[in-house]
Amino acid sequence: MSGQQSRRGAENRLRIVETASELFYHKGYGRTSFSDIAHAASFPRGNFYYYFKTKDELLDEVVEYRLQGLRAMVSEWSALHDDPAERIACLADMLEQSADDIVTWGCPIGTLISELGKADERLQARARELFDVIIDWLREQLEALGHGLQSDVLAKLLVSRIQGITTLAQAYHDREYLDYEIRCLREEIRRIANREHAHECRE
Amino acid sequence: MSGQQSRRGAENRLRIVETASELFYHKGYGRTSFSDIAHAASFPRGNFYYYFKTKDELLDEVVEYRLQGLRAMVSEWSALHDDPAERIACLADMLEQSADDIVTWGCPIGTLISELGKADERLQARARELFDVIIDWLREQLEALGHGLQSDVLAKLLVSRIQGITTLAQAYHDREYLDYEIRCLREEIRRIANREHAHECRE
DNA sequence: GTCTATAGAGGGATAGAC
DNA sequence: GTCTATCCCTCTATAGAC
Repeated sequence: MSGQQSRRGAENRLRIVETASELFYHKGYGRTSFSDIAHAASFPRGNFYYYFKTKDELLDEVVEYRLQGLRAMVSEWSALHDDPAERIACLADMLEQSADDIVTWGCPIGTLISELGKADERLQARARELFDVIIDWLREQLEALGHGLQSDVLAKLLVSRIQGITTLAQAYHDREYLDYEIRCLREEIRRIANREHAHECRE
Repeated sequence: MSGQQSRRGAENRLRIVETASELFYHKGYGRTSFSDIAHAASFPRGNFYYYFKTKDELLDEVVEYRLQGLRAMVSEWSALHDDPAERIACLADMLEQSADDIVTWGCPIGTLISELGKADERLQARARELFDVIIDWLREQLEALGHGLQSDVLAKLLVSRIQGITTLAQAYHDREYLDYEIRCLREEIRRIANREHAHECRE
């Protein structure tokens, strides 16, 4: 095979990354060992080090993998609707679809960034890019809605609302609470789109 | 000395718990080792096991210690003001005072619960009591403001807002963002107190 | 009650056979 | 490229001297 890695090698690499991504979500980065990943992906432990020199490098690749998924997701939302308000509402749809996971393991992005915040500054900075993708995309939609300079604040407000909701939903494993708050979030998105939402505050 | 433990012993026990509580906040529970605690409190490692049989038991005591602190805090707020709205605003004062810590390590309660959510169901349930203290106290204040059945939803809304804000503030180490959102939070508290805040949503 | 020494398990990482 | 064997370190926890 030409290139730096054979097709088989690339497949294995992807399988490791996908398995690691899921385990990092369910167990956390620090508590997920190579043994866990090797067992879940059913291949020998030492095999890794052909693909990744360190665990940190694996995390980098997991973040890259998730970044690609996120970027594809927001692109799809942009393609699906012309109205920015409807696009933003896709975020609520997504929460609804992953509600069971959220109640069990929390937000896959928020919990990772939170964990890495206490472990390694460099790794957290990397994972933070995941937030950036969502916030940047939201800002674009809000600018299209005519929110101008408020767009950045409002984008962060929406992400912050979601973080708060998912944190409590996970803490209490409360699906009903999550469902209710997602409905509230939809209302808030509608209000923001209609410029009925006040989030400015006196300096 | 009479009782189950001498005064000296009780002092040591407290010093361990205080040191552990701080390290759990800064480094996380899983990443804090007995060596870390022993070093920070400057006493030999093996010494612990006279006081605590396991690390989980230590966490239990740390949670108990923090619960006492939290309960004392909300009691003080209740004693300080007669107006429930002013009492609730104390929460914003507290965030302001601990802003530097929040930007560095996040919310001490939220990050602990989030971490334990991926580690141990039992330990998370214990730590969740920390949320309960705040939510229960907020609900009482909101009931006093006449919010009736909405009090529970609004109490959780406030805690959720704080979780979202602290998560983003920590992720971006952004003190300006945190200061801004605390000001917004004050406005929201004011609006809630004046019944101007709509959080109901259609079922 | 206090401290040392160490067991025992599991982690990340490496060397080298195939 | 793939897999085994193993090193070394750190962690929790224990045994037992003082």
